Amino acid sequence: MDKAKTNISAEKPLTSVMEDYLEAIFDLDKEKKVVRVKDIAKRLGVKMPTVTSMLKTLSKRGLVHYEKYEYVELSDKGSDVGGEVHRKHMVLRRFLTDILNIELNIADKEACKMEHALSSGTLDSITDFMAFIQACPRVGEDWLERFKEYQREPWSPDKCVKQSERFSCEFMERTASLKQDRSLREEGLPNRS
Amino acid sequence: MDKAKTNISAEKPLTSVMEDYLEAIFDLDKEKKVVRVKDIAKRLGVKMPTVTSMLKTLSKRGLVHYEKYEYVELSDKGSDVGGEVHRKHMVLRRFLTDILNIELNIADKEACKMEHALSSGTLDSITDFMAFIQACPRVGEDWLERFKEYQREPWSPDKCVKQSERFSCEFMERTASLKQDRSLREEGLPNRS
DNA sequence: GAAGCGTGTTAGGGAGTTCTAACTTAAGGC
DNA sequence: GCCTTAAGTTAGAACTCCCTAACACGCTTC
Repeated sequence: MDKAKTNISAEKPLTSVMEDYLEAIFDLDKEKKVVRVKDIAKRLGVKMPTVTSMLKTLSKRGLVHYEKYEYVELSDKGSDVGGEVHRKHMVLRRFLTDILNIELNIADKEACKMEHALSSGTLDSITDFMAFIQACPRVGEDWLERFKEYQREPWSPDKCVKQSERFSCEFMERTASLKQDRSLREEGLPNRS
Repeated sequence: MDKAKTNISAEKPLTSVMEDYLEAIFDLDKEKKVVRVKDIAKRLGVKMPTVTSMLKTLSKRGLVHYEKYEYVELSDKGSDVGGEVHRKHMVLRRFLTDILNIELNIADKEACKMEHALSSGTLDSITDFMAFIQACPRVGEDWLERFKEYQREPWSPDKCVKQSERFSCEFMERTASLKQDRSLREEGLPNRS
């Protein structure tokens, strides 16, 4: 009976902007106990009227409880979405900082965009992968430290030749071609002659 | 002199939609030797008038050479962008399929969204990481195969206890809390009581 | 209880991306 | 050389997300 407002199943998918709002509200709710339009605006770098109009949209979709001039609350559905986006953000940020050694500020910004691109299943795979790196007996405690060294100064191929000769070479060749690809373009590859 | 049309340096950044068009044109150019409005529309899943209007926009920005009713060509600048987006797409797709074992269709779709989220520097880090996995003598030829097993059936903690006790435990705890986070929410965590 | 101020809303508009419907151009068959 | 048809364009509108300017609410302070 209140279907008109709340039953929006089999509906258009949420936009990534809507997800950002839900995540922001989710985070602020944990941090502050009371979520204000002003805080959402500040966190997302938009102006207050923009927030008001988005809150109306999210309210129509049953994702927030919104009455004007009152504090904002997520509905159960909105909280599910906001929480999942938050989880994605944290996993991706951790992957970028702890595995790839990307600087936190950059990692945070890129995680914020990636979080809308990856499914929950893929996120789970990343989590598993990070756990595997820790759990695999083959890897040992300073494997990630070794990668840092490698980043600073890639080993010359011959340093690993004995090992890599035992591998299928396909993967390395494909990886190499990708890097080559790029350097070619950066040197001004005349690919439209 | 022809500044009005071509000198758009220090300009608004490209949108991710524009990047998608440039990548599509870049790819089609490699595949077909002649790039048509119809093909771009088909590849991007939009209608032809949408392509026409985007081509006008890209032309104003000096990214494509566009004269109406004629074949489309990327400018040098457009080709640089399109090629770099293409590179990102391939690296990300390879990471998702070869490392995380994501199914190709899904990987391709997610790579297509991620490619706009990550800087070139981060992409380089991913490439380095993939190369390191192959190059590191510690890892051995079937490490990724082991991860696949792990994905099918995560090892019980005790199976790796001796090893992991030697690690800093911080990482694992943080990783574990992320997964817990999610299962809690999926069970309907009453986080707004 | 009225003034002042911070917070929030409404009104109106702009940029970006998309669509449908209707028109134009180009190209091949006869 | 005309006619059909596929390909491309123009016109006009919708939707999303953002803004500024102006107005409304509510709380403190006198």
